[in-house]
Amino acid sequence: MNESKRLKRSLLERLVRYCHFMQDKVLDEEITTVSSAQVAAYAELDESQVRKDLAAIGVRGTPRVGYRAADVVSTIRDRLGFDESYKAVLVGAGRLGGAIISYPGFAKYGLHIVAIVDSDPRKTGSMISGLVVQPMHRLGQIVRREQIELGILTVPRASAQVTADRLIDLEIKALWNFAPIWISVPDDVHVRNEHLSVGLADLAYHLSG
Amino acid sequence: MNESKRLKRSLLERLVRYCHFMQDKVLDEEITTVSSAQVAAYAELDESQVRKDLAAIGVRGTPRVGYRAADVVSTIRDRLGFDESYKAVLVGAGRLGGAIISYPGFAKYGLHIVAIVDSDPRKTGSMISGLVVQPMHRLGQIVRREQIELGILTVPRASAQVTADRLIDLEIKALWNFAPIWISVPDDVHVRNEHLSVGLADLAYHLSG
DNA sequence: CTCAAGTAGTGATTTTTTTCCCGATTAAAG
DNA sequence: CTTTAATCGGGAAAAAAATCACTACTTGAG
Repeated sequence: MNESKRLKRSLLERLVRYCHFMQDKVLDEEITTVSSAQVAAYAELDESQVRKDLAAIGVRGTPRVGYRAADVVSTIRDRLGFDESYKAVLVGAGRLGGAIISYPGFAKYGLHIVAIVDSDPRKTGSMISGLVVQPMHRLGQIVRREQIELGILTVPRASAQVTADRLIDLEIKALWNFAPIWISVPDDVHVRNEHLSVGLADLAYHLSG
Repeated sequence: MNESKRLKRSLLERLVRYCHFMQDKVLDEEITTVSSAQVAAYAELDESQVRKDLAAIGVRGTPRVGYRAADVVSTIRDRLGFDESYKAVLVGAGRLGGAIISYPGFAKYGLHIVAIVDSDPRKTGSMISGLVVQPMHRLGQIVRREQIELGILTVPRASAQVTADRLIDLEIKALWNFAPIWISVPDDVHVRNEHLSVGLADLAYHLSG
């Protein structure tokens, strides 16, 4: 049901945050309804912003009561596609790869890392969170056999674009890049560059100001 | 000289990207000038956007030639504070902490991680990239003695806010949080939450669309 | 020396995003 | 049943961001 129109990235970020807040509320404090004002206070936004965002994804509240937290969570999850299931391959079994794969929340978003690949023969064969690190030359087989849609890049900067290109050639649908470079991709592939230097710049800027 | 007015976050992100592009150009291809069109093509933006951004930080180009890449880089670095020096403490010597500390580019942004702290006695005393992991109870001493301005949080979700509060109490200036939670801080502390779930949501959304 | 073409600079315009505001609705109290 | 207070919904206004369109400048060619 999550079609209608493309959600803007900023909206998407806010929704994720609302969702977190709601889940905390619902799970931790057993509150069933929340007002836009409460959400706004948490997310440090305007109340109207929250109401508009929720309206945009079709959540309805009731006057004098607020929104049902469970509604908000389930609608966000539905619209954002968290309840579907996606397979991913992680390329690059270094420290960063290890850290990312141990992130305790992929499944909650529908993401399943089904394979790990690394070009270093010293790493292949070892186990990382229940998966055997595969050699690079099996990437194609793996992606095709498992019908993998997402590639997670935790390779060094120098091999990031090359690896991306290879995955694109294997008709991967999306890339999540952690190498310090902006990967370029064709229009039909979605890429998210998780670039530490943006954060670094943000901090340096604020510390210097 | 980096005062005048607060740069918007979106502008900041674009500037970081310009800077990367320029550095690649200058270093790799020995090109000394670039046109706004080239930068725009790389960053997938409008040419005017690039010109406005560069004008905003005071970079001047010359008609028929473009901008001097070296100018752009040095002005961005100056305005964003990369040439100053900041001390940071990393709290949480787990996998993620290890991955982050080994990121090969902190120094380029003026950031120096001068201490690592962890609450787990099994980790204290061990070495991570040249630093001895210190026990948690020495955090205060370390922050004060070294005059640390930035705290990098790579602790588990459950201890993130507590650790943040402690650092805030030690009058830290900024926090870089990698735990999957939005840290809340007083107005005078700058926080950047590096929240993997935003990326995850972005990907799930695009894969489902 | 003049002309042509490429490029920066910038004011105007459009689009998008955010905020403001108020009427409508609901639940609870009297 | 009526009143009151809290809250949503959505239109309007304001602010911010992006894009457009044009001018002016600079270089290199003829």
